[in-house]
Amino acid sequence: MARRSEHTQEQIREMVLSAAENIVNEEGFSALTVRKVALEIGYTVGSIYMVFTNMDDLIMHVKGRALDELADELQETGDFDSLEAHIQALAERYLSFAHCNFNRWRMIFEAINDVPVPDWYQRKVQELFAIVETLFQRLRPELAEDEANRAAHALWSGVHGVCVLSLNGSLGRSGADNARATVGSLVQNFIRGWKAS
Amino acid sequence: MARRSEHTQEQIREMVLSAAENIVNEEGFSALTVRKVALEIGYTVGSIYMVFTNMDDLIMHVKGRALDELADELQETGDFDSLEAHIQALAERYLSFAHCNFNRWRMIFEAINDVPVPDWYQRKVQELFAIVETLFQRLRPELAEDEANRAAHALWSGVHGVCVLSLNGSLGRSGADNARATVGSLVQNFIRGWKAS
DNA sequence: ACCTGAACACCGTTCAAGT
DNA sequence: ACCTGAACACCGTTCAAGT
Repeated sequence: MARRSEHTQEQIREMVLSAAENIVNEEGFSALTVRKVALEIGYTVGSIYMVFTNMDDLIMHVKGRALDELADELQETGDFDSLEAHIQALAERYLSFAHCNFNRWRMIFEAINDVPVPDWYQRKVQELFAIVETLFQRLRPELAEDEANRAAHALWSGVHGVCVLSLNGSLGRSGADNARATVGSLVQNFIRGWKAS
Repeated sequence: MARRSEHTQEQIREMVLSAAENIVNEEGFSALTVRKVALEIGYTVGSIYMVFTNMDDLIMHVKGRALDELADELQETGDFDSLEAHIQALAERYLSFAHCNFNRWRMIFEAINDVPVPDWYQRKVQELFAIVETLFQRLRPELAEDEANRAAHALWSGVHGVCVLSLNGSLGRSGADNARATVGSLVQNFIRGWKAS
């Protein structure tokens, strides 16, 4: 036993992460266990602890990667006639990401280890909010940055809330179609109200 | 052993529920185990399965009770000058409930068993939404019920989203104070926008 | 009939021991 | 130095056995 450097630590780390992502995607967060990951990559349980300090650490990194994917997708969103249309498109993309990557997206908010959130993770979250914040600042440049940021935060939390309750099943109803319309209503009415404030 | 009817099944059920609530309140959802509940009520693990079919069933009932408490608190909200003020007050109460009963409120949305949601639970959720829906119907009686309901759903999901991201820690920032202002902004701007639509 | 508690099949985590 | 795999302290769930 004790196979000798068939893979570098870096490679094993990558294998672990990608196996974990597959498991979450296909079977949900609750199916993610060290033993299953080990089996999938052809190593034993102990090896996972060479490259991650524990399960919480692994989870945090799977979540971090999901945030990166989400950020990439939001930043891909091209130019638009108006800022409103741009914000609307971002909200739709967010919903679409949550819909297409349901299990992984869900995990971001459900896997709450009581462990303190690491700095590098906090920064990823802030980057995401920043995307919307700058648009709100440009929407009403005469306002203080703080006020625009609060509005961005309010609306984006709102969009998130619609996604949560629409895709959860723990809500009342609807699939992705209804959710799209609901998100649209939230964004449109909030922006109209905010511009008139 | 095999103590003979010191308590009725109904009493044991109540003891289990209330012990479970205490554990969640004090130590969080992840600390809720059959063994801990059994210890707390002075029975053994097996007994819990006399009054609940399994852990998921117990969880569902703890969640159901939390929904009841929340509904009571929202319905207590008295009369107001305007419908807007009433909706605003409801949103603040919702935030306050989430803040004061953080662990139990969190559990409602984090404890997602892949088991299908029972009918009685769905109904409780619907009752909650109904509270806001009727207010929106009265705010613009000329609209179809469906449209008012969609708006209510959009805003309330939004309010929920602010609570989630504000109290989570997985967000970026803020405690309950900031959240109050953010909820206020969301409600005010959305309603203004919706009335002008 | 009510309740126990051992048994089963799982967890995450550790660490002496092998190569 | 890298990796194993048995061991430990936990889970939820079941069910023969005791009163």
